[in-house]
Amino acid sequence: MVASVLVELSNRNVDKCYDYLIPKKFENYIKIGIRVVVPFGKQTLEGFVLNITFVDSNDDLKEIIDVVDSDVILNDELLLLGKYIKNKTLSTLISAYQTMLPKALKAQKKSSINKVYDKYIELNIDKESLNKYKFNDGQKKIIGEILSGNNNKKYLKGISISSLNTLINKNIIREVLIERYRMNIETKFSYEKFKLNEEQQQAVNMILSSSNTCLLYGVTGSGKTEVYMEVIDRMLRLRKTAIVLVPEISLTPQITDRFSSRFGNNIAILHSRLSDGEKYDEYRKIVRGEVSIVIGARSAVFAPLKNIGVIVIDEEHSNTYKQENNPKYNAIDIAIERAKFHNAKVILGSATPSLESFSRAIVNKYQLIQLKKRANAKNLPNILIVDMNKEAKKNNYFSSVLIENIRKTLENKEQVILLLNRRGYASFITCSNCGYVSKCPNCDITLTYHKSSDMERCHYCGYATKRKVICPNCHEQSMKNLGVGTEKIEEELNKLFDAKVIRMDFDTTSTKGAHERIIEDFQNKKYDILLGTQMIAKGLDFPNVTLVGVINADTSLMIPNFRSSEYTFQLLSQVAGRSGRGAKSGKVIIQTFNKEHYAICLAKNHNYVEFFNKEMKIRKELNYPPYCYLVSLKVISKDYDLAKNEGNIIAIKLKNNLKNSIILGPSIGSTFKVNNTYRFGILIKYKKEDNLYNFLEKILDYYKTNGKIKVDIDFNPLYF
DNA sequence: AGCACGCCGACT
DNA sequence: GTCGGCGTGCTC
Repeated sequence: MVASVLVELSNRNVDKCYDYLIPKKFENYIKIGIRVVVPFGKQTLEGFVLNITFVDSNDDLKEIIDVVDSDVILNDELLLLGKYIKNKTLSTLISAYQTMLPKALKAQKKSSINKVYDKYIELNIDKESLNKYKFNDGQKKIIGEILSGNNNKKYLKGISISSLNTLINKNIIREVLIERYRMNIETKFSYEKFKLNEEQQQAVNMILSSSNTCLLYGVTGSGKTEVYMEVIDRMLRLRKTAIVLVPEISLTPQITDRFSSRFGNNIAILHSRLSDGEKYDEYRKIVRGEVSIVIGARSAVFAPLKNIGVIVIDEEHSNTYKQENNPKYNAIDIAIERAKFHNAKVILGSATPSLESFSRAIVNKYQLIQLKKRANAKNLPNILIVDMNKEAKKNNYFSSVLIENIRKTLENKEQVILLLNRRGYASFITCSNCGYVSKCPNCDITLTYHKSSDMERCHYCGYATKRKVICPNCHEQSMKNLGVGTEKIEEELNKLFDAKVIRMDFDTTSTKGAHERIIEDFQNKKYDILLGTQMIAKGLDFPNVTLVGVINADTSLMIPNFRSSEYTFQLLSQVAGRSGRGAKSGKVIIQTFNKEHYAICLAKNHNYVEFFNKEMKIRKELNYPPYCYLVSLKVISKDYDLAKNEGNIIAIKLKNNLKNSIILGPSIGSTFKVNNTYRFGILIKYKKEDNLYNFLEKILDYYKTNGKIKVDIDFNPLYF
């Protein structure tokens, strides 16, 4: 017998099956989808068995060295799904399989993630035989504990070790090891039977009767989660299973609590902040069919549930569903593909759907389902826009209105959330007098200041101009590099207020459990003000928060990306939804230098549909998605000239071969130089291009043996 | 990814 | 004359 094995190396040169002879002793153990150890050149590697042929060839094939798994790791569905990912992202097949699996189950030579066991004690004789023996008090106590079910040694307190040893030596009691899962779902509160309102009930019915992907578009607080849970409940009754994807589950412990209150421990949790051991355990609960619901972040879309009935993608517009490294897949695509296999439903939920999804709903590619009312019948919070052009001279960061309101909120013993969406982006250039922002004449994209060359550059088309000093709009000499981080704001807050401030951003949440700690501490009112980046905008639910302040709404508007208006609208809508979730009504204050900007005005009015229409017009004019598809191609090398030259060559080849596409670049991107490697970006815009995948694959194959040049391709990229 | 094979520059 | 540079090609 011969096994075809895909080895662990993620390199296009070796991304194919190699045949190995199956030694007689392994014949009964080799199955398609398990891992084996094989010799590969001078190396010893792990790989997946992808095929078995029953030929008794005495060829000069090498033999399989060892078998790793007794159970199948890649079942038939996952095997197919890997090929789908490879074809859709032009990744290697092996990287597609590896990305679907927890670390413990990836094919890789040294992984030491083990199961954990607890020591239990149990009777080694019949219960009835006990009265044949005479026991002392210590021994009686031990037997009593066993009979009442307390037999996990870890939790047995106050028993005599010597008595126990005596019983073990007499063969009356034995010790056994029983596998323990590292994580257990605690049900934190009991489920209150929730009566769906008419709108929610109708949504459930529509989802159940639709054969299409459903876009559940509902304002914040309209009770989307109840709709998901009801659909899932129906599926469970049909003995089907469910996957629920959330943007970043460690940020939203509340959603797990709600699910566990209704579905108990019929749930597995998968997200990036679990340890490798925890992930392995959760994964095994799924494989063994011990749970029917999987809640998790992006990679949970690969959960190997059988008989899936529904896949929910909550906050479907979130950028976390796109994987940024290879394979660069989007969990929404995977969900739809898996749903085809299982004949399952897909529900995409959002209060601010991505333009792509909403436009698909409009042309009936998705079934549009709306929730117009808030479930608690409360109004959306009032949003106040503060024009910082008038305020800026008094104080650098806070308007007097915001200061006044923070003060009032603190006096009332209520809490404040402050947002400053400032991550490590390069500075941008704006006029401190009139609010003018430097933009690219070709792309209508904000320009980024490149300090080394003192130029303003467009990261899309390569346009560059000398750094402006005088504002072209108001002619004042007032062009400034803008950029304030959360750290500085934290300092300011401590100066201005006698309040406890907790900062939540990339820097303060790097350790395990830091997110949860901050959220819990804020929930328990250990702090008065929560200051953070966009990670505080998503899904959090603090009833005592009555004021949400956005320090600078413009930071997200300025990111050099055609989606910056969409991101800003989504972010403001989302963060506004954090205010007034309890009994008291809430207020939102947004500081901006661009108070006329439609993303800000329309967020103020909670008007998604108008925002959608306006933004679609702009996308159409500038020919951006959803009016076309994008592919980002990056040419990466340590050698600047080589990267530049090959970039030019590839761009010309693309122009010659993709006649129905627009090729932009090569241009310097926002990540132009990283670790002394240079990258030139080429952007392909197309509506229909039959030759696209073939041609791009040719390019990848052409460079696959070239150690000096790396070509990286991203389909439907979010950033480039 | 490793590792061998192979063909050109400065050196015990 | 040789050691070693890294370009090229192969791994069942």
